Amino acid sequence: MGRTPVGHTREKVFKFVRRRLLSGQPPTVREVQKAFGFRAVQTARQHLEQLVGDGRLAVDRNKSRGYRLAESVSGRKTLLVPVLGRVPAGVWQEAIEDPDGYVTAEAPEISGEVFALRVQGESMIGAGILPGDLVLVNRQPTAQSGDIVVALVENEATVKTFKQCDERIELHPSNPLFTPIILDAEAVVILGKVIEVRRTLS
Amino acid sequence: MGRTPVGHTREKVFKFVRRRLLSGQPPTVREVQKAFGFRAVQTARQHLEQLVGDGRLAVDRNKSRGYRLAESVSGRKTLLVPVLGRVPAGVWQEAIEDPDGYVTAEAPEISGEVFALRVQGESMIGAGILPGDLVLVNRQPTAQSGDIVVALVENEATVKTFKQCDERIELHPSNPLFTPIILDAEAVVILGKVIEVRRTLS
DNA sequence: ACTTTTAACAGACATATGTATGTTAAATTA
DNA sequence: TAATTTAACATACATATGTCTGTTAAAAGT
Repeated sequence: MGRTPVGHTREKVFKFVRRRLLSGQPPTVREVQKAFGFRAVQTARQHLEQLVGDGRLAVDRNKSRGYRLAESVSGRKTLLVPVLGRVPAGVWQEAIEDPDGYVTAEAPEISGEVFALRVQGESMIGAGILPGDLVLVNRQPTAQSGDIVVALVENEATVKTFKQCDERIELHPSNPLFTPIILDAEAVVILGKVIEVRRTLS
Repeated sequence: MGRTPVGHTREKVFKFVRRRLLSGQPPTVREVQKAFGFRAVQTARQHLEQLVGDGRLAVDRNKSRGYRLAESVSGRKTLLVPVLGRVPAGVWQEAIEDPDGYVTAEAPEISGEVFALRVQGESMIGAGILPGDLVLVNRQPTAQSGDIVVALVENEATVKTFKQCDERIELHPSNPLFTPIILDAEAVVILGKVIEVRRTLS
């Protein structure tokens, strides 16, 4: 009965489980069993447990469909990021609770709250950020010079390169046709730092 | 007992389930029950079934954690896209089976096989595609003029704008420092069309 | 040749989980 | 006011699902 080459089937089991997990449908032990035609449940279970032992899978004991990717395998955790339409200064909670939709993303290392915005205008073309692009933003009240940030200026969310000089804050476009915005530090609300840019082509 | 306003709790239940589903962890009926502090399982179940009746959720009957987002809600399906390192001409199967990793993406309308590649070089800067960007590619053997494609030229994958003139194919960079590649149609292998661009900022 | 490890099988058990039936009381409608 | 709908509760049942014990045989190591 010890038929297939050592570790061969286990690798296939792992790929099967990974596929199911990443597509949002954790399999049961018996689903793994059927997928590989094992005649015993335990065979599937042994493979799964071995994968847990190898640190490739993790498991919630006694929970149905409890196998997950180990963090070392999945890398960073997958986040569910709300895509906001407009963000009028005050009503943050509403905007977050009732987003236009969601996209999935890898969690950043310094993982705070993450949201997404559509870019309007051509002021950041030089940095490869075009109108219509989706920017994923790590929400944070401050930033470092050189970061690309989303800031609230005159009740409008704008994407610019951040630069701090003493008590003044400069928001630089990456387009010679636009001029930098220079304001008192207290006149600017930083919504967060851009951590990812996405563009969908027709 | 008929306490909360009509439809109010149901909306919250929907958002809870949606959150769980999109993060890859379908809840059980009893997990919904506990999350809302219901004293009876059936209360949670009634809300879930109502949501199914409303067409907002779908369900696999008699399966544990069987509730899913209805297609009308989830919009396009979420795909699992393999990130390939290098793609030497022949060994496609290997490259797909053993990728560097995976990213999740919304399935394109014309959904074929999708893979992802890292961009090397600055030839497409004018189109907002920078070195290090990740391009998601819909695998297809042909393209239309104006599409941004991934093509195999001299055993190397390259990203360019596609243009077909009679029997010749032109691969145009978006950077004045580079020159277009012009070849016979049969000398070019189109791997696919770029459908999305992603850039992670430190 | 002997032991150890590994893949696979068989059967059973405990409980996690979906489902069904019936009840109560507030809100809504006629 | 009476009837209907709805949110919530209590209890029970059927099965889907994770887990356990023990066995067999091929492969790998000693």
